[in-house]
Amino acid sequence: MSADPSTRRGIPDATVARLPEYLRALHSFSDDGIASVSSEDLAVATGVGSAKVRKDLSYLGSYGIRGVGYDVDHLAYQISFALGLTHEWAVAIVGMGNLGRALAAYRGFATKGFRIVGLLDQDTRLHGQVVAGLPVRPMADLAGLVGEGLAIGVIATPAESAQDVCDQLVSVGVRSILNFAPTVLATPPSVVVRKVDLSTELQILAFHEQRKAGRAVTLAEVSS
Amino acid sequence: MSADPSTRRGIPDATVARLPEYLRALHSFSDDGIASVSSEDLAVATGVGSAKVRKDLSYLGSYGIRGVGYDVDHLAYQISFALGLTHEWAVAIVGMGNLGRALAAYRGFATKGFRIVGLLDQDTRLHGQVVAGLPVRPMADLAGLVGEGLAIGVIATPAESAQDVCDQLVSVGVRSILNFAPTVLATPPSVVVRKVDLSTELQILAFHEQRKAGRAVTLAEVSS
DNA sequence: GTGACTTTGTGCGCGCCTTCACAAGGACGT
DNA sequence: ACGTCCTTGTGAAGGCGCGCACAAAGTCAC
Repeated sequence: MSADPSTRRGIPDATVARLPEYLRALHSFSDDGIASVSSEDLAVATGVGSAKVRKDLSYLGSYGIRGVGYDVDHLAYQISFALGLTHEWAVAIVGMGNLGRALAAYRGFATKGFRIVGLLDQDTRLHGQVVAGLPVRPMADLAGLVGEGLAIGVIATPAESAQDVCDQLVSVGVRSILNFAPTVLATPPSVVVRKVDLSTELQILAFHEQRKAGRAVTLAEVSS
Repeated sequence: MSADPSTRRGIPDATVARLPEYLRALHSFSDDGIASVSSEDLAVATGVGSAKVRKDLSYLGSYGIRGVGYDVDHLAYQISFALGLTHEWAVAIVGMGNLGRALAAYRGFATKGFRIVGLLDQDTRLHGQVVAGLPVRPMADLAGLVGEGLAIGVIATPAESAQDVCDQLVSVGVRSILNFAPTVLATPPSVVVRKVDLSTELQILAFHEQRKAGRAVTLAEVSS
């Protein structure tokens, strides 16, 4: 069928990465009682450029009305649907250190279509301890959680154990992983891994900061 | 002169984003006592593709030896220099909620050329409380920190106060910001903002997970 | 009903990034 | 000293995403 190839297929990765931002802006508009927005409104709210907004949204279908704009609630639903947020996704967090606890306590998950169904750690001393209303469980409980619909694993362990934890997640069938550990994870191609790394981000900032500091500093450093 | 335009200028953003990964791999090789690596070795360690590795490194200069590879320590230094990590950068964290505390306690900063020089919060009840060995200070202390060399600000506040905090950072002269709050920040063009957002990452994973789940699930959902 | 106005959806050109493929260059054994 | 082998560095091609600019389309006022 050539009529629907873009309905769900072939949404560019760059567009997918922006859809959550549009969705957030739309929820904000909706909360303010605004029923309709133009691509320019969305552009201002997200800092993206109105042409890009329109092109991104066109990949989902033609949900705008020419001369008027987009219906806020309807567009929000369409984006949610495209992202697969029309039902809840079960998430497990592995690694109950400082970061893992902060993630467990983060309220942004529940409101966005994600539900934390398990907190896991390899340290037996933590088992049974309650964090953010959920008990910390041993890694052996993973298989059971997958049976209950677990789809996404979050790795918040130290770098040393990240690959081990990753292997366990993959072996029980988890195919989507969000990795906070500063390591590159080896996985089968069918598994999607996204990585968030604090020091990488800071290093990129340092590069730009250094460029802004200008030639003077660089030269002084070279001559020393 | 056409010989030096790429010495420090014009390193592509995509390359800059990968340099920290190479650097981490090189440190790992160095720890293992490996003195020389090929682009293929680096490719395997970072999952990047050897041709891309070579092209990325060529933007920094010709630091490889044909037939042999790259000297691990020398290349690590060159990357550090290009990223501006040959001296320490002073970092302040604003917002001492769960996430802010986890960031403050994160040990990855110090070892990578960053030093936390201040923890700030708008809540007066937190002032003086010690987190990770540093006292929580009021926002008014920002100006003083800039005088002591503060270059990078990390925003770990709720979304509501993020823009306010950002404005304060910018007004005292901070030009590099790492934003963990789920909001788009408005800043002058001279300020570089990088954003890390947990729910955005999860939503992108959800999209891919949904695609992998295949047509069956989608159709079932539509018919319901 | 008609005209003017507003905003969407998109065709096209441009520039950046990736990938391939190979010549240039250097080490090492004999 | 010389040939072989290995790995770098890079030219060129292809693909992807961005932004402009405009035609299509629908609303609103009168």
